[in-house]
Amino acid sequence: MTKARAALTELEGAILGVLRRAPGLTPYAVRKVFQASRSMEWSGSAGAVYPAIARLANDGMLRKTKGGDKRGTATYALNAAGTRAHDRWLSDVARAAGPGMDPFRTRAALWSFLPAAARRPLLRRLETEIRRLRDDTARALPALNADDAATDVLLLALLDSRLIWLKTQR
Amino acid sequence: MTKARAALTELEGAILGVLRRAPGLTPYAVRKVFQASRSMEWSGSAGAVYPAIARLANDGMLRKTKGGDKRGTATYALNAAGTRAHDRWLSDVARAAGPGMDPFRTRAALWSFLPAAARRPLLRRLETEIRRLRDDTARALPALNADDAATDVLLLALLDSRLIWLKTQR
DNA sequence: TTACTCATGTAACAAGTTACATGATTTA
DNA sequence: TAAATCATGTAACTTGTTACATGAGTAA
Repeated sequence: MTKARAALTELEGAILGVLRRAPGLTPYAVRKVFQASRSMEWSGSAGAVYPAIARLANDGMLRKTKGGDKRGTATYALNAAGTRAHDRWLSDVARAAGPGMDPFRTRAALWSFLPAAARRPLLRRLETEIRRLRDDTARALPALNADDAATDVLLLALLDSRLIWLKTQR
Repeated sequence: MTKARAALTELEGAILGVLRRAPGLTPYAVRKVFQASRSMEWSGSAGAVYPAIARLANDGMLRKTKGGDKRGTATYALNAAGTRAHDRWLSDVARAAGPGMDPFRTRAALWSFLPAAARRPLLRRLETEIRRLRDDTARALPALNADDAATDVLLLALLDSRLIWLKTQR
């Protein structure tokens, strides 16, 4: 416990973030948050979340509380060390400012290789799909508190920039 | 060779993209492209690029041409099967429209947990760093051809949306 | 009781990372 | 020739994925 620890991965930081906003969630509930999220690329797969939480607990960042039922369901919350580690992760300017991984951006420069007969309908389907995501996001936005909104505002801006770019390609 | 192949990973698709635009690069040159790229999260590490190119060649998507020098330097280019696979990767609407992984977006909703004394200078440093990236990108833009520009235009829009969001946080 | 969902976890695999080993080529 | 850089590759490790196994709780 509390061994020297390199740095939190993005997923670990995100998990701590979920637990920081909603202390006392079970791992299963954390998975649900990831699965419900529109803006996270992670699938919230069991094989990622359970080991990550076990790791964080083992490294002394999470307090584990056993539930009383037969299932032995445990809930987790950040302790002081976990909060410090998460603050450090939040304050990593170099990583926070990084470009990230955008599958649309990765492909954008390459669609010109497709023959026009394939490219044009593809760009139309992309526009349809992205507008759908955009409208879903925009519809959910008014119901959110300021913090939840931050993520979605940024996602909305990303989707809008894709739509604008697609317009220039016609 | 040419075994049943699930789907290209993002890195494999990006590597094929590099080789499609510049056929006949060596793996080392492909790595340089990744390392020089402002918009890719990948490090272009040897342990990722060499195995990926070997995999793609082995699956019959790349033509390998041995150079004449002592080093045995080989160059690679897409063949017909590689082009087909890459076209399929480019046409994957569900993946292309996905939100991707944005370290800024992941953290944005969580910075409110930091005490104001830490949050305010952090947001300032973030703004400085992102503006630097933004200006570097904008400066490089005029020299690029339309295809290279696509990636950078989208990156620029992303960085601008972060700056706009940061302004709302003051 | 049967079937569905809740919930935890592991196993096999995939694909990235850093660090290292090795040798060729170029430049001071 | 000595040092730096070019270039290829592998090994050990990390951490994600899907698929499966297992069993508890709930509703028909």
